[in-house]
Amino acid sequence: MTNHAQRQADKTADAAASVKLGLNAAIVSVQKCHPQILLVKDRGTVGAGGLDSLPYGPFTPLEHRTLEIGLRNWVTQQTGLDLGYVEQLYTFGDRGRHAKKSDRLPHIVSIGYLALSGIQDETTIAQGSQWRSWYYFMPWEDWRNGKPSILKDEIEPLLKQWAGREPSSVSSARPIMRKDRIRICFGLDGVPWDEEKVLERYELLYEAGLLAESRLDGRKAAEIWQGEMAALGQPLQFDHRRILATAMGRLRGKLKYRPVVFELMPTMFTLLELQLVIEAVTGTRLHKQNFRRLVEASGLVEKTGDTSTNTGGRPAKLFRFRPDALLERPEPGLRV
Amino acid sequence: MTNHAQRQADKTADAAASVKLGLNAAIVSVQKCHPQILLVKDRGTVGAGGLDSLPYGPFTPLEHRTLEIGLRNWVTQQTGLDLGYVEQLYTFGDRGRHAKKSDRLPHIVSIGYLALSGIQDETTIAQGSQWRSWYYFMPWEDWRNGKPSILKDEIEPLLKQWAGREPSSVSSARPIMRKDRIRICFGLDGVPWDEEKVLERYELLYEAGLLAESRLDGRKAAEIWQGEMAALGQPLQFDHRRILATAMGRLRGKLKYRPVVFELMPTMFTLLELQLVIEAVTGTRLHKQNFRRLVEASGLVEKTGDTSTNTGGRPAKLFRFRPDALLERPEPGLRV
DNA sequence: TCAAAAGTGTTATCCTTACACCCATGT
DNA sequence: ACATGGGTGTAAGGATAACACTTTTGA
Repeated sequence: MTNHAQRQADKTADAAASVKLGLNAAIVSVQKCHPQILLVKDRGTVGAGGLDSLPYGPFTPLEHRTLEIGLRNWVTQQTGLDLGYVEQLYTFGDRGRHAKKSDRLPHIVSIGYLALSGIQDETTIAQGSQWRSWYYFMPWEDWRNGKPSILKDEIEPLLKQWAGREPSSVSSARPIMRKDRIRICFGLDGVPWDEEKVLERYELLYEAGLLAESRLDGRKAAEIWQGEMAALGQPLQFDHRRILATAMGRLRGKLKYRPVVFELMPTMFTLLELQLVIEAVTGTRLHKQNFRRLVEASGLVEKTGDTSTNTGGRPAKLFRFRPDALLERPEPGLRV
Repeated sequence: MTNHAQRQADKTADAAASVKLGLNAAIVSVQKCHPQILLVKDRGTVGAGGLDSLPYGPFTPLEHRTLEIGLRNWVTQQTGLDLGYVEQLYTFGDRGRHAKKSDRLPHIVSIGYLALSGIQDETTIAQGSQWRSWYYFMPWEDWRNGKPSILKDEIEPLLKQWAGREPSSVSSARPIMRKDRIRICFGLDGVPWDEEKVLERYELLYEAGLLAESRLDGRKAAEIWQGEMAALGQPLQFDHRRILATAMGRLRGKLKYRPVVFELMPTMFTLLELQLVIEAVTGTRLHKQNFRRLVEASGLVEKTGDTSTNTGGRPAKLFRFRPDALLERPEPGLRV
């Protein structure tokens, strides 16, 4: 390090180096085929526009020994829920995600977490919090009944317009064209839909100015265009929909190599129930017979011996998660 | 949210909610079959014990618009290097990772980043910074010449002792036994070695008290044991070896589904050179013929038409990365 | 001529995917 | 009887892994 750089480092290390750190939880459960996300009502914070938000609160090192402990505390205080499985997602720090142009809010860096809850009903959560289907915020992510109409009717035309407005590249570097990014993210022109690219799709829509959140960021007047009137899906407070997108993508990916689905299941379940939960999360349909074979071959579940008092049709064997699978296979997930 | 919780939230949001945020870069390059990591010399910080550290500095929102911009600035100042590919890894916040028991350092939350550099030589870095093989810090991770002797000779016996000292479970919950965790992380008793579990192995060694870093954390006297004298691999400042472990695991995993290797390659290279770089990173050997077939079939590279002035043996065709592969395949990586 | 690395061909095996079909229960 | 979901068998196709073998250069 040069002497100049050294002095620079010492100076900034002392001054103005502290920021507010926010902890945010995307808490997922699945209730009757609907992947739910736990929300809290607007608490009248400065800059909040009456939108719902994820449970969140600042990290206070004097009270909370670790980041995760802090997060669990906030969630319990705000929703009454005791979290089980928790995993860190990403730390977001872009200015403009949190603050409106020229307002005086302190800069906030927010750490997003994914949490999974096995509860199946609406009880046990506090006043002011509620479960909502995550597809309410990301309607283009649910392909269980075929391609969602919002894609053909709204998103694709608007994105096509946006691609047509692409400024010609100034530098010699050839960046990936908008058209190609759209193709890959949204599965156009023969590219298959990849259910894990939730964040990439969200970011693309954000960049194209098609989300309500895009407008809170200070945008240049020159960039105002027709699509600017669109507001796809229900927005959330701050950058919380972005955190949700990250959570969805991570969970969809993780299903395939870790037995996380069982965090969303009751202790006993039928194979169809398991399939419906996975379909709810991934937003796709699975091949029934192969799914069952795969699950039974995976060693992740075992028969309880009981059968379910069925809902139409032949009674189904009940299964439970078999934790010993973790000790046997190196990457125990359900590659479906 | 209850009224009590509301008041609590407002109170803590105002007071003591700011922390120091550190930005840390694990910068990787591969030079002559050695995966290198870029280090800077101890700057005499309070709490530093003369150990090398990753390039790092505080995040200062007033100067740096985003976290990544801040990181790039620190790296350039401290090492003279302009970063290309950069990716966020994880945010570490445990108390005790940074501060010795009862010292007065402010609580630091550190964000770790992975960066890749394609430079092949020692030039272009500033005084006070240097490249070191990452296996100097994690000698048990290099299996290119078979199982490393440090595993059989030191790690396995010490871990076996530690497993034997396991306290019997108090609660009714059955946690995963130390013995099983060791088996899975270190590939014992028929479990295959998984080169991606770098962080899991590091954490296990840390927990077993076999790393120099374990001792900086305030440990209960009762937990002192024979293995406490071990200090496997060369430590780094603060939690930087933990960040390095995270970076190694992430890079080893990412190779398989993203074309990140090419960030570590010169623009033109032979297939053997590509293979050696991948082997250096994963710490394993690959089957030559199948590797070549796989790479050529992947569409990720194209012939330049030139051949290399070879180093022993028949001249090899030169290849270059083909960026269009990104537009064609959904998950373009080298599953080797 | 030999070592060293480049490069080609072939085969056995496993895993995925799709299709066809039978079974048990409630109405 | 038939609708509904549970449950089994099997065969085609593709990807993977292992092996054997030829080619082209420098020393």
